[in-house]
Amino acid sequence: MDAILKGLTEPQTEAVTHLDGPLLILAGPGSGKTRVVTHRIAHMISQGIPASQIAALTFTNKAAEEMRARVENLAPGKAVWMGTFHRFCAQLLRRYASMVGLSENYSIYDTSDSKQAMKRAIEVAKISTSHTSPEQIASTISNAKNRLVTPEMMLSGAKHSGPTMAARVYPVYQQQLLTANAVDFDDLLFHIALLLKENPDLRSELDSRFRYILVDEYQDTNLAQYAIVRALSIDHPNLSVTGDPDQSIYGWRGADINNILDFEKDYPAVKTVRLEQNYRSTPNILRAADQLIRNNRRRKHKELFTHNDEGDPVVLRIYENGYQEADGIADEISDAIQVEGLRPRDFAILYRMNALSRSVEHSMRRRRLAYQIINGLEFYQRKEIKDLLAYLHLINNPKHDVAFQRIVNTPTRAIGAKTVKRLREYADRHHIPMLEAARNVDAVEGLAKRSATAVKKFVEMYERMAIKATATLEDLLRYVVDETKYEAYLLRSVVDQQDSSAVANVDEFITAAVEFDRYHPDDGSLELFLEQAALVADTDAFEDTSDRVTLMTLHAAKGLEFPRVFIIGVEDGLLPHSRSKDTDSGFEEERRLLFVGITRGKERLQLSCCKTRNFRGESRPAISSPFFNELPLGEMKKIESERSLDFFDDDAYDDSYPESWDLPDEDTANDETPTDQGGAGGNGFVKEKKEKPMFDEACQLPEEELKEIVQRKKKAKQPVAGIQTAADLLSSGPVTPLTAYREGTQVRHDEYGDGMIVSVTGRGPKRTATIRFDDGERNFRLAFAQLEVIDG
DNA sequence: GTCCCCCTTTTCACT
DNA sequence: AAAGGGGGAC
Repeated sequence: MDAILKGLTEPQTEAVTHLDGPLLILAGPGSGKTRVVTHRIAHMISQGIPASQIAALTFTNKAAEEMRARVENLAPGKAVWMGTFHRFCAQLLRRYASMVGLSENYSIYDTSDSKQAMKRAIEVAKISTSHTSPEQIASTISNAKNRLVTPEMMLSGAKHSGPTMAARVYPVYQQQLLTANAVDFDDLLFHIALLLKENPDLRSELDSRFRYILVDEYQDTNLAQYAIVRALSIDHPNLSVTGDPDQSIYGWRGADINNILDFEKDYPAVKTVRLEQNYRSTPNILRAADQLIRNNRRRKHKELFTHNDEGDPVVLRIYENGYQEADGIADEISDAIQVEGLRPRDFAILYRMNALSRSVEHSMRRRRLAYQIINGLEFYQRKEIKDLLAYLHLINNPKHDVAFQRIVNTPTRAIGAKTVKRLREYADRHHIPMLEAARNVDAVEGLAKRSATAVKKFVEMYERMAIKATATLEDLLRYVVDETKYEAYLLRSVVDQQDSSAVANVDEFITAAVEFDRYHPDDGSLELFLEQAALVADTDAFEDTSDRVTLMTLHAAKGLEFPRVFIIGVEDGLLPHSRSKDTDSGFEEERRLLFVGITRGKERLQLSCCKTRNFRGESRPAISSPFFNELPLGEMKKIESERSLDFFDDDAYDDSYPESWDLPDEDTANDETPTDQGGAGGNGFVKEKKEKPMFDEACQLPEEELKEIVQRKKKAKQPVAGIQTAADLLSSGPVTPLTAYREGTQVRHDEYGDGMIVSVTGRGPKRTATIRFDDGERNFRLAFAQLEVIDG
């Protein structure tokens, strides 16, 4: 008891010792929130509350794990339910599957699975996607589910103009999911929320089963999650929620910041505790965060304070481009490790978009700095892993149509797209799973005998594998790999590549299976394994035990802290993101995102932006984020790139760097280029970089003729001598493969032997394009198939 | 049916 | 830059 309450501040103690009734903990960043929650659970148990009546819901497995470890420390051996919302619902749904028309071995579709399913539903619903896209429809339906809107509600809510595309697809999609005995991510919450709403008996049963509910990151709950915790705390309103409205960053997936802002209205008897003292950051960092977030209008004001030492000023840094940004930061980390004796794990580099990790990754690798990138989905997204996973899915749930379609011809076994389509249409017509249709292949019309035979052979093979379903996961997986000759297939399909990683991944997957068997000697089931695989999250991959620099998105960084933090790409259009900045709520959420990033830092923080940034293959001028002006600039340290004379050397940063690259001389670029004038005024700096040969002649060939030449060259696989194409012209100098973009227009090249020809696609005449050579960029005006140099 | 090439589209964050 | 889709050749 004493151990539990020792060393807590007054508000912390107040929260920890609260037992019954609703509790709202408004916890600023770094205020010891996890500590309070874990101590509270321990205190509850010490007061005689059965651990089995407590459920703690988090958003990531990582957070749940940490909580479990800390509670275990304080109250060993107590079985409190801890985990993510999605896992909580997945387990309930296992049990009550039949009530929503599923069976207990239902599958969880991941994003790409449900995208496939969505396309099929769109096809069956006979919706034209000319004015919309599957993605759009999917997102509308996803939003609907998060707001607990059923297909019927969406249809009846239709305007006079008739039901929307999404409203017509939604019921079809749901029906197909049921036929496939599957749910998507949103369904996990959606089904449980509706179940609780429509079954008062079940609701009250679960309400008393989970008498005490704790929700972490409550500001990120959506309506479905709100409905679930609300339904479970009516007879026993012992709901305690923890959160910080200023850290609400998941609005885009339906999170409603009002859930926390209105909590006191929903539960008038609530006790509110505010944790405002920050134990994490320096006052410098905290002031920056506070100044910034004050600009948000929709918030509850908190007075953040800390007794920590003043520390160093926050650094605001402007680099020339993304490569210098990455290099500069890597240098700094490298220096700090060597000079100040810091460890790689002390650093984090945060960004808005995963795409920004690339250049950083290179810089880290060149300096042999150990790093970890947090986008853990990577492994499970690999083709070979998805294939094998699909076999397991189909074995576990024979109705899993997405898995069926994925593997029925993988490895190829003469069951082509046409055959699959026939099976699918047959299945759609009879509302049966596709495997069922395959079993019934003789009844499927329009199939060649050969195809039918191939399908039968597949079904036979499937039956053989299905018998092994109850074997250990390792045995099952090995059997699948052998039976399908999967490795031979891999080796066959990667002919040219030195990419042996595919086979290595298969081995790694088998290792994972062995691990799973070991951890679950008794309760290990295929079902459980697949559920875990489906619910792994990005952030789960984070290892605080390993000594590496961490690279991750701002979203993934929530809840973590690092002595030194770099936030890169703080630019207009990136942060705030261009898709979010047009609405007030979107803009405020972006501001909160930066707030979250800033408050991850304990000792030092640097925000940076660039003058130009490569985006989607194109180098563009970048403008610093409007949020910069909201920071206490006066007390910050502003640095403009002192290395502005450097320029990006394409070769040195080429993506194809071998892992074991010998570090090139850092200053090669400088040595070669005594050119360049002017200091920090970086405009047009790429152009000034080198003397470039001028090309002032243009290709004179009409489109038809050029086309014909391309055809001829393709056939001959040989360059046709003496052709006056633009390519011929350009190839007088050193030319590397080139692609040009402008308003969707692409200039493509083909190389044949020594020669090269350029073909131009695009609708309108007279567009301009930038073509990148290994010695720089040049702009061209495109007139049909002709290239005319307008800017050398 | 399968493979390969070309073109078009994509457009963030995450369970 | 990268991936998905469509169409042609074998």
